[in-house]
Amino acid sequence: MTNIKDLAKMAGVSVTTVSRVLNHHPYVSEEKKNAVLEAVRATNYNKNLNAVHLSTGKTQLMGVAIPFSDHPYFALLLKGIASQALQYNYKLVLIQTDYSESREMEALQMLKQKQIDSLIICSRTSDLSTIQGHLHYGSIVLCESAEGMKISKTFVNHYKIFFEALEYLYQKGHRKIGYCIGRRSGTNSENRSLAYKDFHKKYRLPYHPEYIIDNCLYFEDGEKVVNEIKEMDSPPSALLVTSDQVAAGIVIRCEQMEISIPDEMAIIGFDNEPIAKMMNITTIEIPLVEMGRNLFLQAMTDNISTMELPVNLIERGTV
Amino acid sequence: MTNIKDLAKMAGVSVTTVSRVLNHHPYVSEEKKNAVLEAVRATNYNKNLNAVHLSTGKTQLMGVAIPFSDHPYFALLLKGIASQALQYNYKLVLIQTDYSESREMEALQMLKQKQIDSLIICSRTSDLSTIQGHLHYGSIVLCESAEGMKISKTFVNHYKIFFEALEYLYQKGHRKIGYCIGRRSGTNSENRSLAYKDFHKKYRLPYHPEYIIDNCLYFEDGEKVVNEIKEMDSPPSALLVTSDQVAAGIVIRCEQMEISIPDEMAIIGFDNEPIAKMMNITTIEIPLVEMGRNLFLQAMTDNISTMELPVNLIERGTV
DNA sequence: TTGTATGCGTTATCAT
DNA sequence: ATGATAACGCATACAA
Repeated sequence: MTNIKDLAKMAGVSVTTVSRVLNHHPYVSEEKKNAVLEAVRATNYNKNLNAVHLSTGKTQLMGVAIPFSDHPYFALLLKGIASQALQYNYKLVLIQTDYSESREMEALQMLKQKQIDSLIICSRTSDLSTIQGHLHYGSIVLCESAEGMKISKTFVNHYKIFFEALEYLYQKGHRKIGYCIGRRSGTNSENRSLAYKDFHKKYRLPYHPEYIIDNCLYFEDGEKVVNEIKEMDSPPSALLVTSDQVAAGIVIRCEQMEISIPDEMAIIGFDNEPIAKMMNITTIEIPLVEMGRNLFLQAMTDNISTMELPVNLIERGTV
Repeated sequence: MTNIKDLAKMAGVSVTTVSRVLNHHPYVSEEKKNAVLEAVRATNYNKNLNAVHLSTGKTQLMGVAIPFSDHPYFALLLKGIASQALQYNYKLVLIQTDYSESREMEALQMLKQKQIDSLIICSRTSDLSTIQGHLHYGSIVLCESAEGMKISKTFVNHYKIFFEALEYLYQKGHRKIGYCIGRRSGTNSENRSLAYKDFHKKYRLPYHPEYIIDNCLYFEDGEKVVNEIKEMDSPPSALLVTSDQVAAGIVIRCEQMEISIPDEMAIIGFDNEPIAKMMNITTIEIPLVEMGRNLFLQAMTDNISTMELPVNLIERGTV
């Protein structure tokens, strides 16, 4: 494998000059420049980026810690991140966490070990203080409100969204409202749970723990949800579903079971994925791709910033 | 940032000994070992992986060139790859190609520049010969048959699958069969196109170019497909749909338009995604996760191997 | 405009 | 069992 020293020898110049040519620096004569380029061509030379990284202390690599990528929520987030990465000539290192704290620690470890310049944590599991302790190794960006913490973040206000959606259903006459969620832990889930409780307090409604159905991630989980509700003595009349995928699955399953929507069961989905439009599902639009883009930009700088993105209720046929 | 030299000084040993301790090499006394470990603890030391990579010539990084990750086909492939990466302590670098050749060349470039040890190309755009020319920079694995080429690959026989599916529909009495596909170019698409033509030749059926509908990737594309077919004077009576997502979208749209399935329109999907099971869609099961796992394993070795995976027609209610 | 010399932080070779 | 020293390949401060 040829290196700049070889090139220098071949072109009859110093390694510095070679480096200058390779990095498009000024102050190098046409003549020598051509000699170097000729040597590059002749040897089919390639930089060893590991050497560059060691020397510069940077890798042009950004870590993305994500529970899994085969769900539209994270896939769309990733899409936004990737679009910016492309533009800024950054590569992404995918760190699948499966919501495991140790995997997330590995991501932080990579930052410490200078394998990545910065890190986006799409769904945090470890302590905020732990993360903050790693901040001087490189910039870290979160996807949640992380109140009071001096960490960059882009997020939507899940508490507010959930509360407003519940009130919307209340205004439509619903008094028995349930919700479907991916998992119970995690900041976003806890905020939603809180909103759900506060809503019931505010309107003095009875709180049914069985109205909360977790492990709802994919289209096919809609089947499980409807089956579960069918078994209830006093089923909810409306459902907040934190993924349009699941909402669509519920709608389909309801059709199969001849449960009329929205009369017998009202549905509000989340994210405004294309499937929601096609199936005419009322949903709350969350700008996931834009969030991803912003997460990337925040990870690029060392400045700490906070960005809350607005959401939008899209009224369609399932409420 | 402390380095092994500092540690050596602190522990009163040589850098070699420090390195030995850090890499769990034998031949180091308990005493010195503890001294080193104590220094590590005291300084909160972390390896600089870039230095390791430069010195060893390896990065423990595998590149995954993928058109986009927000589609179940690639997401499932990625899932399989990621599961093995986790097990073998490899990290994945995501290279979104958007089917662009230049982006794919960038991936090859990364291999040349030693940023990644190996590369999985999930959907090739560049020349096979170009790829082969990069083989000595690191192992490269493809996801297509790549006949006669000395490159590792894991694939399913799309020609055979398509042909058999068409014959299956033929046996069921269908004479006007169309198909939906993501894009027209690409090895897999060309193989399918060839099978489609050969099928028509074999059974002396008229060839309708308008029965081939491209740009079918997502659930919502099903709407477009049905609308297009509705416009035809002589629409097909059966459809081969190269993604269960799209197949599901078509089924839903047909319900909306009151087109009866399978009587007026028969559907065969691909991949056997969970959505196909839930919606009782006849489909061809492709073991995507297993493919991903195998792709990873092939990329780990320098040996060239070929693996063709079997597929499976799952008869359900849409034919 | 060009070159020399040094640093980046490891690993590996070869003595001892 | 331990250590000195040479790679690894590039960037860059400084000198000229």
